Amino acid sequence: MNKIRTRFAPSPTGFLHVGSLRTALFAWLMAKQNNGDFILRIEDTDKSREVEGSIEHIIKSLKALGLNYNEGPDIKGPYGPYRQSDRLDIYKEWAMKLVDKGRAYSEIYSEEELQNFRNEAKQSKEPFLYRNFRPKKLNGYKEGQALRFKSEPKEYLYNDLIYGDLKTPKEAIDDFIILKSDGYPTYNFAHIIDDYLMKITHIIRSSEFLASVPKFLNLYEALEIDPPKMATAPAVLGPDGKKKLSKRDNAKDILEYLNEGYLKDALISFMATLGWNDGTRQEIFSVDQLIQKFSINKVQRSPANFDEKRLLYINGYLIRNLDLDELQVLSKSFWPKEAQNYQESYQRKVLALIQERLKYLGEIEALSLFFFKELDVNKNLIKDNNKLREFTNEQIIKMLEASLEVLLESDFEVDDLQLKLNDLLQKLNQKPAILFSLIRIATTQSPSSPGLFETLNLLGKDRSLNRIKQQISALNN
RNA sequence: GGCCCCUUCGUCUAGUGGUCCAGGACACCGGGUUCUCAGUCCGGUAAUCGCGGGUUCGAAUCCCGCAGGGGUCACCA
Repeated sequence: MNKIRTRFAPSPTGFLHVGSLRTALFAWLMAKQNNGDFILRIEDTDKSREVEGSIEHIIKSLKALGLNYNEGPDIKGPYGPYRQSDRLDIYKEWAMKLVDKGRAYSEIYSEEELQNFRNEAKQSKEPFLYRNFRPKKLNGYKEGQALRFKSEPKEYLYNDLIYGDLKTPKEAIDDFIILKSDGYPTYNFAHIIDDYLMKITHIIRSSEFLASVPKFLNLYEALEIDPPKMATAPAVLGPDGKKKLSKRDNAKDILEYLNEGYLKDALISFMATLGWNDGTRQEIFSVDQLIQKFSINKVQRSPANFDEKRLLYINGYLIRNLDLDELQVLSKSFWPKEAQNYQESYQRKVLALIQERLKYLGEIEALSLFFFKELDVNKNLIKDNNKLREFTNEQIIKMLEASLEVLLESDFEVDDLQLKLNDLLQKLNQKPAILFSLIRIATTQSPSSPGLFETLNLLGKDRSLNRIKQQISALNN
């Protein structure tokens, strides 16, 4: 049995989004679970669409997600080169085989003429087929002219790993360009040669290619190549469910998610379950579980909407379940800059308090800033609090002064803070929602925080008392 | 327009003739957790399974038709 080899073959036209990466993930999982190889191939046959820096960006994205490939443009391998623009001679050689066999011919029409043919067909509501306009005699290959494949129309019955058995009519088959006039191959031609030479066993690609498969099958036959197994994944639709996720409208660069503090495991679990599940009630999968459980034929045939809320949920869930050690490692680049003045052990304590509140790591800064930085008093916080705004300034100040007095005598251990502040509650005959909110605002300049006692404990006695004093003096002015 | 594909709660989905007047998760709503936010626990709203015909004792599940959506028909991939 041959080793399973799958590939991801993006063209360098920009960044990678969830939709394209999902296809890569499926291919990667398939390779991994069969101990096979996963190959990265860059399909840069359209120079005009190429975006500077894309290849590096694509590689960075794959690596960031852990979708490591065994062969690729930057690491080489036995079947390289892995960039199509470096393989031009190979395509030419294979194209000539077709010419020699009488299965390819040079384009004889100008662009305008072709456009006219299409327009006429459109007007008469007939499908336009190049094969009806072939040159009478095959004319060989002419440098500087496009080379077109001479098809042999027929019906096909083939199997798609996701869509099942598919039947296509003759009309789906037509002549098409395999080499452009600039000497570069088209996707339609190059990918077939490359997959063959690179010994790809399974092609996983998205559904915009489904309609072209019969043409590919025809070409495989002419080339006398056995086609690999094919799996067509449905498109991922944007949140509105109307059109597919695309760079143009709504899709976000995967690296952007990573930069905002989405975990790679969250992105992977999310992408995998966008159109796939294992038939059980499990909703979130680790990478290892996916490698074990994923199966291409359980992938949904209908397109799935991209729902960022579900991604956010998965991310929060995984963050909560992280070891504090792991979380601390992952958090490194997300601290407010003032945090660098504090020891890692202190950062760790902060992290422990905010961990279960984090939905993505980018929230660390906002949730932790007051632990590291002295903030100006914001009087609006009291006004904005439904309950506190009922009190007069004098009453507020009195409460703060009473708190100050009590806290002065505390050793600031959590238990003691709890005890003393609960006593104060009774003495003032006040509700926790009022007194504790007030102390929270004074000490954090924030409407919410982790538990008050834990927060005060971590802030320490000096800072807590000073902040309350500062709040009082601000209110006195 | 031709050809092809798709259609279960708002969203991701389970479901392959009976245990489904449809289950789970996200989202949303309500309640508990004797402080806020988050979390967590409990509960709730939500799909007559696109529509219409069949087949069958019985259909989300099989068949036919229709509709809607999507893809494709490039010297783009």
